Amino acid sequence: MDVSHIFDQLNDAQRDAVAAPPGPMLVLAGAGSGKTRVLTHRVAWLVEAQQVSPLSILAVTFTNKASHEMRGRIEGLLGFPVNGMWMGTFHSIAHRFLRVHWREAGLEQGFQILDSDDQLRLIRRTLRQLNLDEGYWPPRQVQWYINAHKEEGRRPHHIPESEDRQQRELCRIYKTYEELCQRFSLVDFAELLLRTHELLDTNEPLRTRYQERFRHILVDEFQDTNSIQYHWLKLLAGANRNIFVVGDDDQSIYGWRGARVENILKFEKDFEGTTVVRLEQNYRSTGNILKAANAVIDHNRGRLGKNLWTQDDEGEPVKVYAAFNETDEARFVIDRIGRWVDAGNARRDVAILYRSNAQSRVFEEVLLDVGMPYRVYGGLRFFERAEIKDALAYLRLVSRRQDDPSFERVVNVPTRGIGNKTLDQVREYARVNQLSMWDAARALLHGHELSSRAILALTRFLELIDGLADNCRGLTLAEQVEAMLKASGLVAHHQKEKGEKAEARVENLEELVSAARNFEHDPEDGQDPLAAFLSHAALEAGEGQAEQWEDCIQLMSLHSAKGLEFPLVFLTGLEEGLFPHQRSFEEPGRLEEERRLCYVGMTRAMRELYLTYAEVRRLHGREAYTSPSRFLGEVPTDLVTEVRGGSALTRSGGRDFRSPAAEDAAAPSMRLGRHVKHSTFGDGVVLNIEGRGEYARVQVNFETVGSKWLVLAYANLEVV
DNA sequence: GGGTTAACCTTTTTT
DNA sequence: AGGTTAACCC
Repeated sequence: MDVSHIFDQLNDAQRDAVAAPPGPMLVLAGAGSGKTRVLTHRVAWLVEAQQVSPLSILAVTFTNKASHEMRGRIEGLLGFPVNGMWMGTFHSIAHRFLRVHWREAGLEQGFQILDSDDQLRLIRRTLRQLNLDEGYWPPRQVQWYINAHKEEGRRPHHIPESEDRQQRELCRIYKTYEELCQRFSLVDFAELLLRTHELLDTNEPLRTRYQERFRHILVDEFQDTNSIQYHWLKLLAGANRNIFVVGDDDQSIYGWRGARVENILKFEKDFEGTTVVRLEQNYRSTGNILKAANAVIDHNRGRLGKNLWTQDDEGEPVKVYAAFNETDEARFVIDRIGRWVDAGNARRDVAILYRSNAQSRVFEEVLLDVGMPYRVYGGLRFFERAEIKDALAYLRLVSRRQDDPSFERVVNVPTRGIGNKTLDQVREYARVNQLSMWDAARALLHGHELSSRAILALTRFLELIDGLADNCRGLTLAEQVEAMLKASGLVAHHQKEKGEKAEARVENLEELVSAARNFEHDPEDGQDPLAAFLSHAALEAGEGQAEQWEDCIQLMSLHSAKGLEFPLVFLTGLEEGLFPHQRSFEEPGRLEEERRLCYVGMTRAMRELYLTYAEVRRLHGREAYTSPSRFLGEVPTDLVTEVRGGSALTRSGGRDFRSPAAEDAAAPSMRLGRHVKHSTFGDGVVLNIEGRGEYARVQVNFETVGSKWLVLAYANLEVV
């Protein structure tokens, strides 16, 4: 068979990787070096040239987006769909596995997935049950504790008995949380992985079966695997050792959620005779951008070492802009985008990147102001919205009455006269008799503990759910969702509210019906359509906004930008404390991760890269002075041009980025936003600085007399 | 029991 | 600042 089309567009190193003989294979692929290409071509090569059945291939990615893209590209290469291939995120594959083997895994058939928000709620409930104070045991920290242990493969009984009372107590919370999960048949994200691993580890026939089935395993973004995922891969790769992993230690940015870069080093030891291929030719960025990014990442110790090069021209220098504040930063960025678009370029080719999602707001405001279409990735996802989760909780309850968290969530939403007093009694009855809330409520209807009003209200709720379950038989998924929205009164509830937000909620609920209608359910996967839809909602939270084909500016966090590329990139908010983030200062390891994040951001740019920072930034409601990020200082000055306002000035010499720009422009003691005192005008805030030396003037907004321009040399301002 | 206001807490990144 | 939960009044 002619397989030349698989090799046509590859360079030598890529070709070596794609056509490597069976056995363990580690591809160290720098940013923009054709990582996904190697992976997809490898699959195509296995299937076409080696006659490997897609059924015996397992391909793992980290994000749903990457998985969809990979499938599309493989099918494009092969020219036919690869339905039988197991391909998806670690979590979705684990879920698929547990669905088939729910019995062996000790689960109920209809088990549901907890997303982080659900998990947090359940932890709160656990704390309540143990009579622990949330103030003393912050639920988020408990959540972190539990997930960290699960990601390392530790159950409560694996945790060594500690001298520390607090540690012992945390372990007890973990244990109780697990019991609740088991009782309600709920599985959190980390549990999906851990259960799968334990099942493969202890059940030898099953392990052998899957080892024989998955003759070839391919892993994308290998630097992001955590302990449990790595062990899982080792188990599956088993004796045949056909495991092909692709990764880049410089792009490891998920250490905070348990990813272990060391897995790259361990891989070579654990799989003896590993072939290592390095992909160092970058096909994405200009010479200057690449040199700048290389220079930054070079400040990290503990790298495997790799230097990207390109045949591309030097291109434009990297541009740096020092903004007065975050609004000025946004205006500058959008002004530059305006010029870019005026020059005939597409808006979709521009990305605004930031460290944390909260930073998108200012950009959104300015974009709305100038009427430029944009799209924000990340942030609140569709299936994470409160009203959607309410609706899903109804559906979960219809599908499984024993789901206590869902029961609690919607029993009184919209309000139907089932208050805390009634619920406390139900909870107590459930606890004493080891029943679910549902069964406890039903039992209490026939007792004398509840008031007649409560009994009436509860009866109506139970009948509502039972009635829905009855009526849903034979209906399509979308019809079921519609029936639920109507009967529960959720839509009516939000329609009664006023304000834009309420309207958006109603629209979202309507959108849920469309989502159900468009949901493609594979009849072979063994779940009923409703259950499949619910897992889909938990596993794939959906994009923040509906897919838009309009040509618009892309806004996203640095983390979600990984794997993407854009001709024009703005990397914003380069300030100490913001990026690198405050919480990375404590450990050097965290700081290096921030630097890798910076590297990821810079290497997204193909033709032009802007780095911006603000001298004053409003954060958490406080105005704060900032100093430029250390990462700015790590870019060699000859690659950079500093831009001010409208005109670009070439930087002369290496200015120290740690000293704010306004200081050398005017008097050393004056800075924008600084509070000052004048002998006659009183207290005020510096709005603007102009000129230098004895001609320096400042604009001050005084509390009593408003804004005035003053010549600094005569004004005798006192810094407060 | 329901609705409003006040205090409070959090606020990195994502499956 | 923003959103959420707890206290408080109707």
